[in-house]
Amino acid sequence: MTETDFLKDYDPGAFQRPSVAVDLVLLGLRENQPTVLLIKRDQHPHSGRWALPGGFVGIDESLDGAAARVLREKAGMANAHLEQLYTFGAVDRDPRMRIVSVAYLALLTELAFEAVLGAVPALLPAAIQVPWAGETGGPITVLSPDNDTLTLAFDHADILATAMLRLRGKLDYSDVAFALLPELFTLRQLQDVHEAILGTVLNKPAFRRRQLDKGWLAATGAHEAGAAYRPAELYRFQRSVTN
Amino acid sequence: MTETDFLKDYDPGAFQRPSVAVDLVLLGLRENQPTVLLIKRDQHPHSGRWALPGGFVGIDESLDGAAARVLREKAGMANAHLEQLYTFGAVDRDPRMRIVSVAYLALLTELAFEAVLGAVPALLPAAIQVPWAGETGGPITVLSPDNDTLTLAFDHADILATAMLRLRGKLDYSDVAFALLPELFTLRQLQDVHEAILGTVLNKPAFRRRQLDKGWLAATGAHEAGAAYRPAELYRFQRSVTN
DNA sequence: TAAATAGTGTCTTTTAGACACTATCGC
DNA sequence: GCGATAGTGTCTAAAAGACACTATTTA
Repeated sequence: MTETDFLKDYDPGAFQRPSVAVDLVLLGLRENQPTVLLIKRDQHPHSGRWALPGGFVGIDESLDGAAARVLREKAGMANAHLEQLYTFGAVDRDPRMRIVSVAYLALLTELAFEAVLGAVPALLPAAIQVPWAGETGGPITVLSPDNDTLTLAFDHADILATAMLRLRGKLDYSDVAFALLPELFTLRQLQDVHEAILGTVLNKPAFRRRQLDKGWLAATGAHEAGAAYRPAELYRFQRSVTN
Repeated sequence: MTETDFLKDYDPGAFQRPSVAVDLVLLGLRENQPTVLLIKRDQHPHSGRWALPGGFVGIDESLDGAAARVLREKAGMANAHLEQLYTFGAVDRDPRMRIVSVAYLALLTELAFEAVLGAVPALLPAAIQVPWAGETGGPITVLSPDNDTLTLAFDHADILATAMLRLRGKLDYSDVAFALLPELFTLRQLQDVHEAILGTVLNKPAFRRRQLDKGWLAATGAHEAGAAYRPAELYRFQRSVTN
C-alpha cells in the first residue's frame, strides 16, 4: 500500500471530494404514453438543452431525503412513489466539475402529473419512445410536445433509459404499476398501464387472471360512472392479509 | 426558492460535501455455500468488527474504476464480474463523518476465491445464510469459519442482504451464474450454483431444458475427467449468434 | 335495440414438475 | 456386473394465449 493510499483511507478529508447530487426521473402517463418532466438549462454547460430536475445532496440529509426535497422544490409534489435507480459517476459526465449523481425514479399518477404541469410551467412534458422490445435495453427517444426529438443534457438520456428498463423489469413482480394509478381504478386501466410501459398488447383474460390471483386487488363493489357503456368495477390496491 | 437553495445550485463548491466511497461484496461459493470476504476493522468506529472491503472514490476515477481499484488493492484480483448494487446514504451510517457509499457486487469463481484467500490472509471467508424464501428480502446471517454469528460494521449487513436479494432476482434472466463458474463447466455444476443462491432444490430435467433452450450454452464435446462414474459433458457460456 | 365495453368459459398451447428409465463411466 | 451419476422420455399439472361468448350500461 502506498503512502497516498494509506492517507486516503486514513484521512479522506485531506483529499478532494466529488460533489453528490440527485437527479429525478419524474414519470407519468399521458393518454397512455410514458412521459417525463424536463427542465430547460439556462446555463453552461448544455445551455438550452433539456435536463432532469436535480439538486445537490446536503451534508445533513440522506439521499432519499434529498430526492424528496428536490421533488418538493422542483415539482411542488409532497408525495410520490420514489425509488433509487442507479448511481452515475463517470469522471467527465459534467464538464464543470466532478459530480456523482444518484438517480431516482418518481412515479406520478395522471392527476398528479397534470397538477405539476399546471403549477410549474418551467417543466416540459416529453413523450418517451422505447424502441426496444422486452428488457433488451438500449437508447430511447424523447419527443417534445411539438414532436421534436430532444437531446438531453449530460448523461440524462442514459438515466432515462435506465429508468425505463428498470420499470419494465419490475412491472409484474412489484407494485409500481399502482403508483401510476389513482386510489380506485378499473382492471382495464391497470392493463393500460402495463401495456403503456411494456409497449405491447396483453391478453385480456390472462391479464385479469394473473392480477386477481396475486391477491393484491380488493374489489370495492363500486363501479365507474359516466361511461356510455357497461361500467367497470373499481378496485383498490391492497395486499391480502392471508398471504 | 431561498437564497441558500440558489447558492446550492449555483455554487455547490461553497458547501460541505459528503465523502464518496465504494464497498465491495466479494462473493463466491465454497462447497456450494454462498460466502463473502470480510476484513477486520482495527480502528474506531466498530473496531474489531468485520466489514466489507472498501475505499474512497478518487476525484479522477469513475465509480466503476474505484470499485475495480479496491478489488485490485484489497483482494489482488485483476478481473471479476463487478456490478453496481445500490447506493447507501443515510446521514448517520458512519459516525465519523458523512460518507455516501456506492456498493458493488463482485462475483468470484471458486478458484479465484481460494486464490484470494491464499494471497490475502487478512480476509475472512464468512458463510452467508439466507433465511427467507424466494425474493422476499430481509435480514441475513453471517457465520465465521468457526460458526460464530458475526455482526458486521456500519450498515454492511444491509448491503450484503441487498446483494443476496439482487443475486436471486437476476439469477435466471441474466448471466450472473456463469460468473461463479469456471470457463468450462457441467450442467450439474450450473444447477448447483442456482441451487446454492436460491437456497432450494431444482428439478433436473426442467432445469436442463430451460438452460439449453436459452441458447447461452455451447457444448464442447469434451467431458470432465477423473470422476468415478459417468463423466458429464463440459459446456461453455456463449450466447448463440442466431438470437 | 344498437353500440360499446366489461367480464367469462373454454379450448389450445406452452411451460414446468414428477419420476422412472436408459446410458456410461471406474472399479 | 455394481455403484454412481449423466442424461432423456413421457406423463401430469399449471400457467398463458386465443377467441368467442354473455352481461350491462347509455343513448
